[in-house]
Amino acid sequence: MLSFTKLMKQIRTRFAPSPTGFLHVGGLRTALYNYLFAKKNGGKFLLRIEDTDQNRIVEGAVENLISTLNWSGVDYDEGPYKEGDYGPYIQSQRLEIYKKHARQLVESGNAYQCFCTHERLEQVRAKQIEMHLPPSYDRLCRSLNPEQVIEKLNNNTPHVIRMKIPLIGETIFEDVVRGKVSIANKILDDQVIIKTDGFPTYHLAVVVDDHFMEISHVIRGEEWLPSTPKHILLYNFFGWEVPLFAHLPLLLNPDKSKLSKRQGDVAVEDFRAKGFLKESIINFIALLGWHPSDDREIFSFDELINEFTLERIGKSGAIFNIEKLQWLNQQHIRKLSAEEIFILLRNEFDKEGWLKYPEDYILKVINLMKERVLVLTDFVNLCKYFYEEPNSFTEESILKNWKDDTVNTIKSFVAELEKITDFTSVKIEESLKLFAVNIQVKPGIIINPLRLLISGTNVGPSVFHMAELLGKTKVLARINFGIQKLSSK
RNA sequence: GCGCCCAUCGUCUAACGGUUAGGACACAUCCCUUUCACGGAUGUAAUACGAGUUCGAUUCUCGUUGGGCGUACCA
Repeated sequence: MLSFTKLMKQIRTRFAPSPTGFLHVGGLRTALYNYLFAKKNGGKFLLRIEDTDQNRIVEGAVENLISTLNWSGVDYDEGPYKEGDYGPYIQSQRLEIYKKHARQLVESGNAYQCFCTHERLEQVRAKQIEMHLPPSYDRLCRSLNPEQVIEKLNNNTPHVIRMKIPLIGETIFEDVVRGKVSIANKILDDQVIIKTDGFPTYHLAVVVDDHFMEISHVIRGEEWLPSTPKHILLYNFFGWEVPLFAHLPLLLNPDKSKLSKRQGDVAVEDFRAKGFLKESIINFIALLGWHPSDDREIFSFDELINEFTLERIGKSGAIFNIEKLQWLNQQHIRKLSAEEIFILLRNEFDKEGWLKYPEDYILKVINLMKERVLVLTDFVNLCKYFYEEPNSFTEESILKNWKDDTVNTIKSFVAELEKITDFTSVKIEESLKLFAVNIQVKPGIIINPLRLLISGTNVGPSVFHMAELLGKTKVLARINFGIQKLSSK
């Protein structure tokens, strides 16, 4: 058994984003699936930064990416700031490796120098489009003889290195989620693998790195499916073992296009700022394209690791539908203790100037609101009246609960309230119900305006609990203040 | 244009070739209730279309249609 386990190759997966400034929820899902698969199988999950495009470097993007990844709980075993045996994990620091292997490909006859200028390339493409031909490189430099190449090289002519794609045959591979995928080699372009600036393109870098980092499973977005044959060809050129591929369905906008910034929030940071828990974001994106073997919907991180299999990943794109995320967020908030929620909101409360209240008081407010909150920020936006005097009253509530005779009813009830020495929710409720019976009205006739006076709104927790928490002095003061304000209207 | 991929309620999805096509979100109604929320019950709602294979197709095959992705010296 032991020897059998030893024979089995270790599972190694990676998340390989290009650092463009923020972590996309689609990216987080890709990272998550890689992470879950690795953890489920006792493997390693690594982070690699694909920064081979010098025109797109964004200051601080890597740090931001890593901090958001850390926040979400998708921790990597190897990567930047966490060097393992396969580093460096930033592609711009691996340039020599790519150059060496590109050279190797040229020597073995699987790649060639191309000296064509951008201008020529554009002309070729324009002509092809005009003639309704598929735009692709016309392979002019593929037939340069060695002397011509040496001459141009000696003249320091700028050049790129291109793959020499086989002219015939087809490339076939078995995708873990999609099954057999095949493509005719003749429709493949002679892909650039080293750019004029000496940097590799994605295609070369990804193959070289995945090989040397001993990645066993390449789990990535479906947008890579059409270029996978080029990668397979590269593996073959090098004589390397091809990893297993699993191409994930895309995350979509409501209009079914690829999830993008133009149609709302896509950055994980945005959702965090809006008061979504990491638990619910993880839970939600896990379910977008993957389904457990039963009908459960609420998952903890550990439960996801236990349940996750590549076999249960779906094939079709999934619309990122925020309503379900909100529901999940509500579910996960309810699982947290008031103390845990307080820790998450401490900074926000500080900004509001609420930390002057005893922690015990704040925790009680949280407990009162926990069941009726959708996002964390509701603990701020919907709870102001626990910390500040309401000085306005929602119009809707006034219309609904403030009738002509309300003032008199409330005024006489205030007399009852004043009598209560033990100002607890139970006592207040008793008093109010008794009073209601005496004056022969339904309790709601008193309760609703009372809530309006105390909180300024018509939604929220039990008035009795609210009143107890606020205390007799404040309650009476607010009632008096409110009566004045509403009477003068 | 060409290539690849995909197709079940509005949305996320389940269903060894045999189910009254299941669950969840959302929506609606009702119950609970002082409001909101929670909770409970009920309801509306789907196999894109057309052939074929089969005793029997959501499921397998082909075609049509629709959608997505790719087609860069971007990833």
